[in-house]
Amino acid sequence: MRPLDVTKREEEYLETIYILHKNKGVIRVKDIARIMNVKPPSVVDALKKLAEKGLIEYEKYDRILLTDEGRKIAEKTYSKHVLLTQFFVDILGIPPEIAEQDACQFEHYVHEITVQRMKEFASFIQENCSYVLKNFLKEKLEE
Amino acid sequence: MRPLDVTKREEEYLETIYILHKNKGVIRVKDIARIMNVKPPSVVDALKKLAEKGLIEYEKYDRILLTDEGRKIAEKTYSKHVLLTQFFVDILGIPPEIAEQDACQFEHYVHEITVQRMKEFASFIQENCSYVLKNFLKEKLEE
DNA sequence: TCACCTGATTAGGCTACCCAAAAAGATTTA
DNA sequence: TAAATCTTTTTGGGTAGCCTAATCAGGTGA
Repeated sequence: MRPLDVTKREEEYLETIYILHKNKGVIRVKDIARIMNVKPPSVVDALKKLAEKGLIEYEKYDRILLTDEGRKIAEKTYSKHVLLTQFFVDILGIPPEIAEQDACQFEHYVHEITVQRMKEFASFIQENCSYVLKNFLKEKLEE
Repeated sequence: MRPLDVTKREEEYLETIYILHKNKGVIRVKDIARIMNVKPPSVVDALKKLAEKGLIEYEKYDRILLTDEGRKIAEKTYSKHVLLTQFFVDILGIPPEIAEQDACQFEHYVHEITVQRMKEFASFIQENCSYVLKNFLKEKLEE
């Protein structure tokens, strides 16, 4: 196993590609650029690097595809994204848009155990004192 | 009001300076370097930029001091750091070292409302179903 | 089929951040 | 106080990531 080191930013590109693939099948440079808030040349730079690292398949003017390794990273990141967002919204009552933004950054740093624990905590509370949670959220959402 | 834009990394330097000042009073380049895991020349680069932005007072070979503006940023960041760490440890039962690391990154991105809400949530749970929380933590800490 | 449009790519250049090696300043010690 | 030592700073250079302007490829309508 090569000791790949994937930067935060590369992880974001992988995640974007993963989501585009999931939603539309086709992946275009300009869509990646739009979503990531950069210009197309920056996307091309990134694609070259990701291809060199074996995380995507990419031939210029051709299709863009995640390799198994790239997809693995993207899936892991994306699942953290989803779990973090859920926790912020469902447990803390954070407005979805803000929760998204927070998740979108934290997902690249947070330890596996922390996300896992958030998930377990959410279930535990919902099972054992869901009415307390409801009160908390009610109070916060009313403010 | 100048529209300062402070990078994540600069925020980290400010926070380190703030903590060193709080703990020891004196601030040395080599201590900053050790804590931030960089070499002294990198610290000097950073100090120059922070001084240009008016966030620290710095004359070479002389003392390093936060300005009011610099301290304000450092304090805000540090308080997020503390609150995030507490939440991870006290509510989720994350090992302190990991909690520290997670907090240390997230503190630079997290919205004010999210940290605030974590704080309120922690109090709310501790007041309203501390016993459920205890069970959760017990279960997790035993594993 | 050719001129035009759109999207992708290349070329060249910028900033933030980091480093090693060498020079300069401060400090300690003989 | 002069030499040795420690700390800080400068110099010169590297990488990641982004941009604008120019070029290239592919499709489309006249």
